[in-house]
Amino acid sequence: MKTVTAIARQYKVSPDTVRHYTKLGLLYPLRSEENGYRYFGTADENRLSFVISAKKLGFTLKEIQNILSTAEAGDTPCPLVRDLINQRLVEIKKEMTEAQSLVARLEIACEEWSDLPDRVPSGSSICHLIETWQNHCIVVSSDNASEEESNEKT
Amino acid sequence: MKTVTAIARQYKVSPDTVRHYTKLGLLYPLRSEENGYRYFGTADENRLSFVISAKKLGFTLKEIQNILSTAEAGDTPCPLVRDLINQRLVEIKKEMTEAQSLVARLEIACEEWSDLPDRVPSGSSICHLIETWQNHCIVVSSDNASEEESNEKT
DNA sequence: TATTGACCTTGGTGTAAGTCCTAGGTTGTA
DNA sequence: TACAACCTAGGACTTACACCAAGGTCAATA
Repeated sequence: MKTVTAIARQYKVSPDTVRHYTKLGLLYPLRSEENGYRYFGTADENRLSFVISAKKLGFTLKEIQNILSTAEAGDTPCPLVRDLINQRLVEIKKEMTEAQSLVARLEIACEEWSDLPDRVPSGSSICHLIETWQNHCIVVSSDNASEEESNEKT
Repeated sequence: MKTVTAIARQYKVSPDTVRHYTKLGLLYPLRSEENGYRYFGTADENRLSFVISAKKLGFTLKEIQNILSTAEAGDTPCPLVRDLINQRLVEIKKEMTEAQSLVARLEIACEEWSDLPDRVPSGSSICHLIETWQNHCIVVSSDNASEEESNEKT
């Protein structure tokens, strides 16, 4: 049975975070009758570990809450939970791909800047950073704009 | 010259976001003397485009603000900006690697669940989801806990 | 035993990056 | 002239915490 600071240290989160999760019902430690202290057992440790991982995958605490209670309600590896997770996995992969292409673009831009000599404002040019970036957006892809005000929530 | 809603639609953000960025000084549109309307030109479009990209890379608006004003102060592709960006690039790559391993673990877990028959609470087991996850954490790596309360901000 | 220092409690405020809402003014088209 | 669709400012709400403050607890030491 661990106290707030103990479990927090173990899982490398802040005590405040542990209290926060407890308040939200993600963790439910025993409470000492005497002094009101929270005491966490291994079940809570497992939950905390899962919460931390799920957060890294971009789930909100509310979603994690849902997953957890659904998963604990029935014992079975519930289809709903599987769906939730698979759905999120698809999103993450898309995000990672996007991030990769952004990283690639920025790297190219940085390289180009390192080749450029430092120089003073030239009148026509405002900022190499922005301009170089713009060029890459235009050349590499054109996903940043001009797609005719199509969807969007009316 | 575009109004708030126009530029927002074009770059697929909300009008409120555009106003927010304007308030923070990331965009500085003209203001109509008559009715107080904001009007955005191509310079603002470029900035907005850059802000959106930078945000995807995990920069905060404050950091983006810094990058932008540094970059616009001198014309040159400023070393400071390059450093900021390179620094962030390193972090992002680390995060992506971590995310990938999480995704991998979750996928394995999901596969395993799909093989398991639905079954009723068995007494000893509380939740397959959590337990399977725990097992993977133990088997695949052990970065989740038990590293002796070492560092942490004292 | 008294006193530290490190813990614990609740409750309140602050932060980022928005979203949503109110209340009212403007514009352009039918 | 009426209507939809825009615009303004300002304030409240959200998420996932962080950071106080005021006061109670606990274990070891002087």
